[in-house]
Amino acid sequence: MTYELDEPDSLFEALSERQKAILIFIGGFIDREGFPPTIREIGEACDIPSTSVVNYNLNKLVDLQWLERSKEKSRGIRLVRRSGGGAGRPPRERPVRAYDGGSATLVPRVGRIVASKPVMLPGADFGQYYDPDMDLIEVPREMLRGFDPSEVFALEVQGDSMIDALIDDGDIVVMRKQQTCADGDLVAVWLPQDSTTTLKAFYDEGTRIRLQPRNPTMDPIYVHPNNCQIQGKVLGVVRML
Amino acid sequence: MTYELDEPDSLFEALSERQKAILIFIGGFIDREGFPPTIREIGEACDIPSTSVVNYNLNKLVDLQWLERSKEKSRGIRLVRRSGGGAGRPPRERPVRAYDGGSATLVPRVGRIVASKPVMLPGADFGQYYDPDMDLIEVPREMLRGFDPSEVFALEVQGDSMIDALIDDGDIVVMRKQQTCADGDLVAVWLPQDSTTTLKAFYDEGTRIRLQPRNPTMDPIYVHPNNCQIQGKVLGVVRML
DNA sequence: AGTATAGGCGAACTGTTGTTCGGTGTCAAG
DNA sequence: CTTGACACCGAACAACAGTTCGCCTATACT
Repeated sequence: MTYELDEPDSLFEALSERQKAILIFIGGFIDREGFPPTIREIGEACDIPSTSVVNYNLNKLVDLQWLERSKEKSRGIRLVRRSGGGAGRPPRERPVRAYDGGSATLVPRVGRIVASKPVMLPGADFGQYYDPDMDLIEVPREMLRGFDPSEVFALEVQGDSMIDALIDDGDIVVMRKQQTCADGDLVAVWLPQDSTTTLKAFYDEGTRIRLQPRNPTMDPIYVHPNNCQIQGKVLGVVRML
Repeated sequence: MTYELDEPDSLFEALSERQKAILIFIGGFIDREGFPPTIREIGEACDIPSTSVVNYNLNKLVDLQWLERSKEKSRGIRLVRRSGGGAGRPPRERPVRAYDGGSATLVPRVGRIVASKPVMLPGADFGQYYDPDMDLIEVPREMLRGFDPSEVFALEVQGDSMIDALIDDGDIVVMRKQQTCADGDLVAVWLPQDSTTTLKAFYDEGTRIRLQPRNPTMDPIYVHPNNCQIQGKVLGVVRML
């Protein structure tokens, strides 16, 4: 069997199949639900018929320092070794995530993003005017990073002017409308002086804004704060070939 | 530790003292413990003597879209960020969300793709073998291009060696396992002589294979057919930021 | 005054969940 | 062969935790 788990550790491989399954399940569960599973939920998912066996293996994993438990508390499990994004996946952020049963998250595709025009934003309240026949695209729920789906929308990129952000003609960018952002966020900015929209990582350097391409072979550009209008934050990119 | 609410204060301030205390406590508790508190833990922390009152306020907060609850599950609380909406506007009813019966397309994320190794392929039988709780990723159905979901899988890209295909470190490529392809397909190829895996557009020019980067600023490379092993066809790319 | 509403209280009830314990099978060292 | 460790099973138990219900208090509106 050849699932490559991104714990390069042979430590992980040394675990029993059940222990591996348990760790993987817990990580996924926390990701999905926002809280850890119960012993019985683990047992059911990993085909372990007895709660005591789950308990046994859980304690084993505590000894091996894969997780921590709070005695006599329901769902009192914490993953300890959390690197990368695999089995022991950490809450990369706070486990603040909407969840509605695992169904797909649908986001309206509202137009195109063209380098020579500001981003076409839907009305502030477009959520209410949502038309079920609108062009919708499924996106992984994680991509929403906890934002409410109603404030997220998708745009198709036209032209190859975003190539320095590793975004190709025809790609779909999933965005959340917002006027501000934190340093390092990938945002769509409208540069009035250049009449250009571009996607770049945003860094406020006080007297100037540094817009850093995502493509390391390319250099950043610098603009005056007055010539830099944030239009939305990019949550993700989807490319279909 | 204070739980930072990234919302305009007015919305938060509009809540009752107890509701504010509850929200703050839940955020801090999750930060501290790794899982949400029970009703009784909230009550004790916020000086609310009756569990029913905590329950009451919790449901109030659900209505106001500050959090979500899983019915009849211990600690079944998730914090969510409130949706936009102007001041004093009634909570909007989830516009763009979830077709429940809709069939999300779930694809197993089975490992990583590293430039220096052949693509780690799941076993031929992974379709029925894999554990439904494995790490799955939702992809737009269209991305599958009609292929059976059981022969499709996803890999996380490690390193920036795919940058000439406009694929970044951390991107997820959705692939179909196959050994042949048509001209122009974007495929993962293993180049034995270079011990490299790379994603390129494939063109058979008879005596040689042309591997064309997707990035127009980069030049194609040419390889001998014997030094070119197709591992799978790329159906799409998903990037989460 | 009468009444509607929001918020609160406490107790009882029910289902959930962690824990414990007697017992089974396997395997390798003594 | 015996022993002990390891992993496992099933069942029962007790504590935990979400829900429900009758009743209370204050405020504002008719």
